[in-house]
This record gives sequence, structure tokens and C-alpha cells, in this order.
Amino acid sequence: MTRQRIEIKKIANTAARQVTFSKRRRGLFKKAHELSTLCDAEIALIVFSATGKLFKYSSTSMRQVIERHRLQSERIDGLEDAPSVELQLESATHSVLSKEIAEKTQELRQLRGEDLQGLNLDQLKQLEKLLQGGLSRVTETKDEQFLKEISTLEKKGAELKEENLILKQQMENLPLVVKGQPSEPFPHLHKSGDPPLPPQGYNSSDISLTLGLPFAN
Amino acid sequence: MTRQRIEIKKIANTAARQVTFSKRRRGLFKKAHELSTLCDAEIALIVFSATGKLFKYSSTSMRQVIERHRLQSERIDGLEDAPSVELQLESATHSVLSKEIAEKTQELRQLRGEDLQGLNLDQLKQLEKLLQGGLSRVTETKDEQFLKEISTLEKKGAELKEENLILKQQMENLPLVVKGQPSEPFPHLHKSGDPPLPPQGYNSSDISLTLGLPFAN
DNA sequence: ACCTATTTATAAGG
DNA sequence: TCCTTATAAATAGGT
Repeated sequence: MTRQRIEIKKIANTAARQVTFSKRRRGLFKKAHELSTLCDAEIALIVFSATGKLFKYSSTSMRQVIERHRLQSERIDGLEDAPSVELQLESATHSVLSKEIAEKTQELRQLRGEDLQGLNLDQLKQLEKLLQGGLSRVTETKDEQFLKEISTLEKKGAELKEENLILKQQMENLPLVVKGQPSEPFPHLHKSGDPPLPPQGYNSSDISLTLGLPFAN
Repeated sequence: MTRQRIEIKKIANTAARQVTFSKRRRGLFKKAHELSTLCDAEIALIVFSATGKLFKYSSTSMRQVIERHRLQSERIDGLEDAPSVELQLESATHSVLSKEIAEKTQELRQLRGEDLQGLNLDQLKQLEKLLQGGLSRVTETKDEQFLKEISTLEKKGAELKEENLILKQQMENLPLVVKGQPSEPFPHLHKSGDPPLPPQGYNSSDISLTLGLPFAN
């Protein structure tokens, strides 16, 4: 709708999909509210993100709108004597949820290469394609992680090297200082006999600052 | 919002209000559908006009979305007076089922190569291995299917060839029979002028039987 | 229902 | 998430 028109089908890129979800969700809720205000309509809007997060809007109370809806649609498909609407809903929900679990479980098994007997050639080809897509994306992401980790390690290594260099210079210069100034320069720092290393500092350049050496930095 | 901007408050004129209701309702439902499609969201939208007419949209089933919403909000504003042991049990079961669905959904997404951000290197490697395993099994099964199909076709082909051969022999022999026996050997079969091929028989050996040739088989 | 000037919504990209 | 900008979509008022 703007820089470029987009097709109305699932956005492939996850990040882009989430951005669009945020933007459009806001727009949708705004429109819902405007409609209810302008035209005196009673509205309920429930949105679950792909990640399962719930967003909702209702012009009056959610319960009220849903109840009103239930009354309407009940009259239509609701035949027979109702064995307590609540229980009906409950068991219906159970079967829906259970069915969904069963489906997803089966899908997972097939993605793992199990239970393939029932599939025909086309379905197998489709499944293979899906797996190839997933695999390539996973491998790509993994490789990116590898690279990231490597570059992090390299950076750390370079830092350590540099710090080593500084420490070496300090060790070379230290005796000179001691020689030229026999009295303890920092008596309070050495009282305990331990070097005054900070408990968990990993940036060793702090040490030189702590030492207060004249050539630190 | 166009020829002139309008304030978001109840439209005083009834006719204008109904026109706007129609227009904006359509827009709202369209947006809801687009959001669910683009971003894989589960959406329920219920609208009652000021006159009490019901309009609704849901990406999956209305019942499912409402139930899912009830489960979510139940846990949150839950509290208050104990909601009856039965309901407690029900919602406990629901939360178990819902959790399972959420987990399986996430697992499926990751097997499809989506939502990999949160995974560390080890998890990615594990996922990659799983996919490789699944892929190889699927490919293997698919290839078996291919082979099976091919051998079936080959068998069919061989059969057809053999039948062809038989037919050719018959065609070679037929003139001899006619020569040695000038009168129409099968008058009833040729009356119509069409060759007596069975309507949809693909097993031509039936033909020779039908012809009743002395050297059939 | 259609028209169209304008306002909104929003896709891309920081 | 927020900001900006170019452009697509929605829509108010009218016919």
C-alpha cells in the first residue's frame, strides 16, 4: 500500500511480518473503535498473534458482545436439548484442541520422516520441499551464528593481545620506577599482599588505572 | 476523511450514519482478513449494527477463537469467587492442551525454518540434524514410491507390448483366413462398420477373445 | 451504486 | 519501537 503494493498472502520474512503485524493491528483496532463510535455499533475484536499473544478490543464488554453473539448463532445451529451450554462449549473446545494437537503431532512426525506410508508421491514431494526449505534456512542461520561467534572471539583475542602488550610494557617499566623511587609508591594498595585486582573485571586495562602507574593509558 | 475530515463521534444524521456504517464495516472486515492472512494471526470480529444486525468474521472458527480468548483472560482476571470445581478442572485441562498446542506450533515453525532468532548454536545444530534426518527419510520414501510407480508402468508397458505382438500376429493371419474363406467370417460383428473395440477396455487381449479367432490366446 | 478529492494507512528503510 | 517518505487504500460528500 505504499512504497510498493504487496500481495495479500503470508509474509515470508519473519521480521517483516512482525513489523507489519504491529502496524496493521493498530490500524485495525483504530478502525474498529471509529466504527463503533461513529455508527453506534457494538464491536468485539480478538486477535491472536502467530506467537500466541492476545490483543482485544470491545466497544462495551467483551463478555457482553460474545454472549450476544452466542445467543444469535445459537438459534441458528442450536438444535436438540442443550446439555448445559457451558459443558457443550467445554467438550467442544476439548475436541477442537485435541484435534489440533493430533494434527500438529502428525505433522511433526512426518517432518521427522516418520509415518510416511500414507502419503502419495505428490505429498512426499511437497514434504521434501518443505524440509529442504527449512533445512536451508536453519543451516543459514547456524552459519551466521558461527560467523558471529568467530568474529566475537577474534575481537576478544585481539583485545587480549593488546592488553598483554600493555602489561608487558608495564612489567618492563615497573623495575625502573621501583629503582628510581625506592620507597613504596602506593603503600596502602599493597598492604594486604595481594595485587589489587577487581573481583571480576575482565578488562585488564582497569588494572593499570587501579595501579595508578604514571604511564597508564 | 476525504472531501472533508470528520470528527470521530456519533454521526447525527441517521441516513449518513448507515451509509458510513456500510462502508466502514466493509473496510474493517477487509483489514481484519488481510491482517490474518499477512501475519498468520487468528482473528475474530463481531459487529452488531445499531439496528441489531449481526456481522462477523473469523480467520478460523468463531468458536475456537472465542474459546481461546476465554482461556487467556480467564487466567488473568481469574481470581474472584471460586469458579466451580468443574470449571477449574476444565481450565486446567485447557491450559495443558493450549500449552501443548503452543509448543507444537513453535516446533513446527522452527522445522520450517522460521523464528530461529532465539536459538543458540547448539540448538541450531540439533535442529539441522533433525531436519537432515527427516529429509533423508522422506527422500528415500519418495524414491521408493518413484521406483514402485516406474516398475508398475514398466509392467503395464510390457503387457501392452505383448498384446501388441499378439494383435500384429492376428492382423497378419487375418487376410489368410479371409482369402481361404471368401464369405464374411463374422458378419454380425462388422454390420455397423465400426471395429468392435470395447468402449473403455485397455486390456486388448479381451478383444481377441471377443473376436473369437481360432488362434486366440 | 458510482465518483473523486482528500485524508488515512502503511511499506520500506533508517 | 519510532521516524520519515512515497504511495496505495479508504472514504466523505455528492450524484
